[in-house]
Amino acid sequence: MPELPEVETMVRGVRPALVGRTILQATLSHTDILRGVTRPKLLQALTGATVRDVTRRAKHGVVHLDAWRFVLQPGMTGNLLYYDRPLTAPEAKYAVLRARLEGGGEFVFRDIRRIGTLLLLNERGWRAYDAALGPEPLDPALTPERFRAGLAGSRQAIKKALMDQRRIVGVGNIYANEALFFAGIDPSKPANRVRPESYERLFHETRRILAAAIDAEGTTFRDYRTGTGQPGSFQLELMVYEREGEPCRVCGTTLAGTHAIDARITVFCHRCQR
DNA sequence: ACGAGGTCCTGCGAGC
DNA sequence: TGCTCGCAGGACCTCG
Repeated sequence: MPELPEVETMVRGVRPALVGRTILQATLSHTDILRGVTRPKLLQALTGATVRDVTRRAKHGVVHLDAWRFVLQPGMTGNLLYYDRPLTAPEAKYAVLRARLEGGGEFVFRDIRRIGTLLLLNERGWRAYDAALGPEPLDPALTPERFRAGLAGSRQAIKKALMDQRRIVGVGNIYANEALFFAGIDPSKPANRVRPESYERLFHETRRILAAAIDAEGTTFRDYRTGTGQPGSFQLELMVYEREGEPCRVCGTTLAGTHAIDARITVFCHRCQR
């Protein structure tokens, strides 16, 4: 469930080891994670290429090469990892993409369920891809007005709109549940009926939670690890996610759970969120 | 144009 | 113990 904080953490973890490095050889264990690119084309583009930068856009890692942007979408169980030593057998088992670096070390995309995807985009493809995504919630230039404008036009449940990457990027199920709790908004409320003052709260809470989760290096329940293989710790700070049936940390009311919104587990407090 | 719902994947836990 | 089944969900697709 890598969302913005997890992908940001993974990118920060691998960036120092990758920037300026040249890929000696790349291998791919499965082709079903490729989108719009074939195995030979991807491996040819990677081999001999020098990594100019590693960044994050939405929930995706972006490896900048001279001629290409190599986009890695972790999906559910995908990890961006760097190893400065040989991989153990368990580490190598789900390593879908492996890239050996000149001078030693290895960049790995590991993905148990392979819901993740890999894309190889040229500059034009990248621009189109980037343009289809909504604004970055942590962009200092993003205003509450623009945040609200992106969401309030929808009749969808506010939680679903918040997770729609065309409206605002980076928020998935965990942080949508958490942000709506702190903003005091019923997740099932249609986005076009959420009050302006509630949007103001949601804007600030979404940013605050994402930033706090980055500080904690993400939320680890099972598969997610940082770029250096360590678990995150934000699961210790969660107010509602994975806490259905437990007491609300604010008012003590038993937290409710439902699958009614987008077939995703939604956990909320009847009393704190209206 | 928009929204609802299906699909991809495999490990894991519940239940028998 | 060993099996089946449902579930986890981000991105993308089709259908209405």
